[in-house]
Amino acid sequence: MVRDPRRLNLDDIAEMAGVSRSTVSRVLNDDPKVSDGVRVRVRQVLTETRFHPNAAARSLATQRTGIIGLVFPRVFTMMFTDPWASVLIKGCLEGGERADLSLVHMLVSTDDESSIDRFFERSVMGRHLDGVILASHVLGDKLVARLQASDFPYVLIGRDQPLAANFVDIDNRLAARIATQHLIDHGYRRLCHLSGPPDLVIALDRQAGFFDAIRSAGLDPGSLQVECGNFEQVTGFEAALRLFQGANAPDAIFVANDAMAIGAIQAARELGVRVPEDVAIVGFDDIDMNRMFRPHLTTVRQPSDALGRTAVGLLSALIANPVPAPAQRWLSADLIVRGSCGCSFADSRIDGVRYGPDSSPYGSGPEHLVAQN
Amino acid sequence: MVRDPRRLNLDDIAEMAGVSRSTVSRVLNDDPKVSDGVRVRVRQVLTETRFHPNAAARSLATQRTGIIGLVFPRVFTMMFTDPWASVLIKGCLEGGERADLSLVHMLVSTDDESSIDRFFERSVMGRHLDGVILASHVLGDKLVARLQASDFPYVLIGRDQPLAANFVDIDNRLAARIATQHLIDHGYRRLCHLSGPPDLVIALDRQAGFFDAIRSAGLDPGSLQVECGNFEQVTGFEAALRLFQGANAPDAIFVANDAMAIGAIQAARELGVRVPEDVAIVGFDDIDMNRMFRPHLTTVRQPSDALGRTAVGLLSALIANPVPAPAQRWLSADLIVRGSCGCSFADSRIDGVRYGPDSSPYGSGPEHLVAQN
DNA sequence: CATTCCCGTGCGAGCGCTTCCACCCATACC
DNA sequence: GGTATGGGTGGAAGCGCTCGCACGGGAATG
Repeated sequence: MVRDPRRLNLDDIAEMAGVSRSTVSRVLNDDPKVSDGVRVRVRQVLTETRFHPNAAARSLATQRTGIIGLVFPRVFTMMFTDPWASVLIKGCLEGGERADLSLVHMLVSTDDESSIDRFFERSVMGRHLDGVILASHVLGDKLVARLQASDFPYVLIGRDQPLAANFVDIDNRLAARIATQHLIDHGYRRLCHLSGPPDLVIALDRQAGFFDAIRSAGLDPGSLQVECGNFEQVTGFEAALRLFQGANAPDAIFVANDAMAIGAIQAARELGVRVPEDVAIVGFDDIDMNRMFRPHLTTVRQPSDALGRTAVGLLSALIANPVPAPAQRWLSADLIVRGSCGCSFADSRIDGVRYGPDSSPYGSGPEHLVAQN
Repeated sequence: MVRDPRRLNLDDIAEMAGVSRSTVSRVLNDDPKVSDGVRVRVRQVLTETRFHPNAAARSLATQRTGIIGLVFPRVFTMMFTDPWASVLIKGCLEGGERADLSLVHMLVSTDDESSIDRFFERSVMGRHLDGVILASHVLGDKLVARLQASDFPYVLIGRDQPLAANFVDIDNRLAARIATQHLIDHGYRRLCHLSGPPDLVIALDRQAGFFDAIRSAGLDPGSLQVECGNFEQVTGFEAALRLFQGANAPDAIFVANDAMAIGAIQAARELGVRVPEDVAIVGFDDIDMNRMFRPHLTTVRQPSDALGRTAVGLLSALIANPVPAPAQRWLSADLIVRGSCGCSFADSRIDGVRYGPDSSPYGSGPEHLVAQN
């Protein structure tokens, strides 16, 4: 490809400013060893000409693109229907600002094997990205495996099963346990759990936490129903219909995310089941939409934005300085007590029980549990 | 930056295959003038080594990145709370597959002036992108102006006001008119409109269409209330509360998008106002979530995925072959009649009135209105 | 005044790929 | 046999930037 003379390059600027290409480059990169006089002159030419350096050339020379990928493998089943993701993305963007990384949001669907391949080859092997953040990956995700196998910088949002990867997460199991315990403390005994897709670690962890609480209360885990949804509101709706219409209707449900919890509340309404009088409901995530539904949802608040910020920060550090050992960060979460669990101060919005390494009534979570933003 | 010897390049492959770098390049680019024998040999080395060409170097040489940006200026106020956007993105992705363009989803918030600047400079001026698709831009959007001023390929999703830009859109005004007319045909007279943000062209167009219908029915536009939301569900909820509790409660509302329409239905429920008996509601978009709410929403179905596909296709054409004249595509939309408008076949899902250049009862829309996918 | 030091600048060699151009060697044709 | 033809290949010049290195000259030092 021959060069387009209308498009300026460093040499043009250098000539106009009466300096060498190197000097212009230094000015562009804020190299301190440029004298003030020269810097001012070059800057002036730069603004006058509205010059901006060619990203490809820069990347080629530096072996850096300044771009990281944000991958939602199950984008269309989760990302847009589960508003939790939007807060996460916001956090990632903030992290990107801090680390001066552009955030590129590659949409990749795990369902489509070939699109993953293309993404991996083009963007990762082709070094189009400096690193990748992978959110909501599924168990045994191919992309995770390939990332781990390569020496490419990545961070997962949400731990993976063998705990050997780089990730940022909250202790879902502990949080679920506390939420369930809250229901048990209310005196409910016909508990039930509305879980997420069984191929997601977070769903499994939350379910495990549910049973932790059940067992520690001396209840019989075998007698309790567990229904599965896919984290979308409508599946919460449908699963709840099944539960309410079943033989052994629950008096309390711990739902694995808010979107489904809202669906469950809808279903209750549809059937004339009162919340929390007939059934108490506790969710997970604390999405914004909650305020639109009555009674207000008692839920576990995830620090989603901090999760995103931390992930990008960690990734940025890994890009700058790769370390072999898994890099992991645990953040803490809060139980927000509102009306849907049956608490007497129903419909008032209070920040509730905080748990974490130092305040948890159940002892600390993973040893390396640390609050961060 | 010195080269990393572990990372292969074309020369390495060339040496291994016993050919020249040029030939390897030709094989990579499917150049037909490589003999079959050589092609096979090179391909073999390529797969054995899992080689993938460096994207930056390739871009530098070709002046193409194969990447287009998808920009949602008001991403956090619209994109995630308004599920319509997800379908749009899906369409864009499909278009990207067809045109062999990677879709990069840059999140840019119009509210933040400096982030736009950074985006524009880094990605557009720095030629990091081959083109840009701008969705849901606001009136007088700075980014639109800058794109028009530069010779950078772009396509808007949603027309802009002076009609001078490249865009893909439906005729919002006509569709809104038909939807409103449907309410008038039902006999409602205390109509009211729940509009979107007044700085969005689509909101203005839909509002204009509403008044078109009002006027052509001989009703007094001055007596009708218009409330504004921001397209988020919760603002529909709040605006509807105001309407229902006001002095002159409406018997029918045309809402500028489904998310707000759902909010309005929630509000009605909250106040014991029955839909459609006490108030009829018609929305716009036909988002998936509708099926979760009773009564089912009568609404205008946007061909959002086709909009996305068409936009990417058009952009791709513009990149390959820039034309000075504005490139524009009009798609058609359908009114989907369900229960919320008061139709007797309430709660049954029927595809309803179709309108377009040839079937509209109101004459054709813009002359160049064409159905496309 | 000679020597050292260091700051600021320019030179030039890459980074990894594409592509024009020249070249070579079969094959075809006179 | 000589000459045109043309498909396949290699050489090499870019694309626009960064950065190690060399160098010049002014300030500081003995």
